[in-house]
Amino acid sequence: MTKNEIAEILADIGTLMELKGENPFKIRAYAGGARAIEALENDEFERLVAEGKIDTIKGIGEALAAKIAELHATGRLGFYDTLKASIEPGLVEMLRIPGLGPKKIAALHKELGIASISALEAACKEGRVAALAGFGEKTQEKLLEGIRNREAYSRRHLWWDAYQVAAPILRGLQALGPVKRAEIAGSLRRGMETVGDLDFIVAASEVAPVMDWFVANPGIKEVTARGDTKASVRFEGGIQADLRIVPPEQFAFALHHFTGSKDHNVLMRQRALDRGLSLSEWGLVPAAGEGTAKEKASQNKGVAVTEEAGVFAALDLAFVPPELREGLGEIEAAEKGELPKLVELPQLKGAFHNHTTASDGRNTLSEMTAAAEALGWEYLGIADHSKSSRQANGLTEDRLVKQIEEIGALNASGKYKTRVFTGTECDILPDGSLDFEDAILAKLDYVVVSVHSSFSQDEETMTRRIIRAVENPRATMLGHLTGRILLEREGYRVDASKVIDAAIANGVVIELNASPYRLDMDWRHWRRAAERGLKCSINPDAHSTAGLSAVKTGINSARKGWLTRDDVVNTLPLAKVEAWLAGKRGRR
DNA sequence: GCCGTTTTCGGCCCGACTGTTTTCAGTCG
Repeated sequence: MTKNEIAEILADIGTLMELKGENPFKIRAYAGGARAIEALENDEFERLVAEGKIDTIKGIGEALAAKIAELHATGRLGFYDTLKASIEPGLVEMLRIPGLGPKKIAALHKELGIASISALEAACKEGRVAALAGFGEKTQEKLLEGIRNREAYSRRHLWWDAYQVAAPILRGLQALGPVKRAEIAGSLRRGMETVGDLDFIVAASEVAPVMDWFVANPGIKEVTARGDTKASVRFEGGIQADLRIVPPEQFAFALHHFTGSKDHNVLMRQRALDRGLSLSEWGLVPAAGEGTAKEKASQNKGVAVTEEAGVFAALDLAFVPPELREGLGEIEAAEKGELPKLVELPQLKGAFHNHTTASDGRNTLSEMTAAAEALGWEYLGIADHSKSSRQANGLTEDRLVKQIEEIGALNASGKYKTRVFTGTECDILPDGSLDFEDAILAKLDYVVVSVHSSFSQDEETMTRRIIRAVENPRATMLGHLTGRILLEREGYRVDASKVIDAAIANGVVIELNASPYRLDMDWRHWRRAAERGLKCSINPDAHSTAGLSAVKTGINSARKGWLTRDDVVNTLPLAKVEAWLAGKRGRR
């Protein structure tokens, strides 16, 4: 059994134990154990299990190590099977309804025999839930509403979509009179590829007018909470937004706390405790003595800071950019002063992998070039689909040759300052060969190779197929490693480590496909891969002029992958890119 | 169930908000 399958089972055990009302700390140990092994590289995990040293990982003790070993060796776990058999599957599903936790689910099950969402819905409609001790009319209504909207509510949202909702609200908050400071926190600020809900942190002299403005935003379907310091709303389409208003002296702590991630915050709090301090959204206060953190903070017993950097400095750490706050080694790096200088959007000088109307793009070569020029880009790579991608109007050899001539003429005309490179997004055929003959590929400045067919090949076949393409001397870079579509479709099965090794060995770049729907290769692979020498190209995969700005989401993921300017080939100025591509062509 | 160089036992984050209570439990983040 693989690492990820094992992590899933450990997390599942945590959920099942929750429903059984087990010791919450035991539950947390399973959830923590699942996260701990998820964070390991595949080969690292395999090595530790083989050597019987998996319990050297923090969060894995004797009991979890034994269960992991059993799952790894046999693919089964008696403990899990027994536990699973003891709980009706419908109860797990009920956890996804907002307002329903393990205790209420247990009560519904025990008192009314409810063991599924449909049974719960029926009981609510008959008024039997409201009659239960601890429940009431409002709870019953909320549950019905939650059941009706459970798909929209439980869904995550693409970073890009969430950003479109959040940006105008942030601007609006910052423009309000009583608002001193306002920021977005949460997974949106950390640049995660998908976002659950929106978090706004505000420092203000007055609370009521800010709350009033917030809950009156257009597109709000429901105000789910409104207190003295916090309000929650739900937008059409299901995304939820929380507003928290804090005193100015608390702002930096609240921003840090609600930016997360949870794992990062746990490590930061632990570090504070090691120094006799307690860190929370309230402040950084002495851990010893009577009173809560909130009381100590309000009595000015804590460390005073105005910026997040001050929070880190107080714990002898360099400022950790939000994108790195995933509890994956950023604290150690900040302690040693070894945080990377992360790549930034203005450092991009151009982009490869863009489409035009020649295949399935919506804008012409000329329009795309004009748009690239408007972005200040020194170069633009065109990589329309190859002939086998008929669904995408892929180019035949003749049409590709014609496009090469067209691009040559455009460059020669001097119409745009942006230089256009000739390329193709060449299909990797099911056997790993390329969709165009060598003689055609030799005419191009560069070649992106991508999989667009036979997604269901098994992992070994797919891995071999992609590696064969990467070993082709004509390949410049590999397109979307897994072909995933976020929130819609899993990627095809492929061994990322092996492909990364092959790319490094052959001097082939792997793209970070920056389409908000893809963000593929995933940021979780990049740090290790770049350390081993892999270069990245942040490719918008633009199918329109507007699509070029997708590089913004690509930058988010690149930063989450600890990438610096030097790791990303499209930060190179034009002359260096020309030299790099010429060098590659010369060797093949 | 995990952790630990003040601990091998006794901790493990805790406050806001809601709805049901009549002083608090459950959920959420």
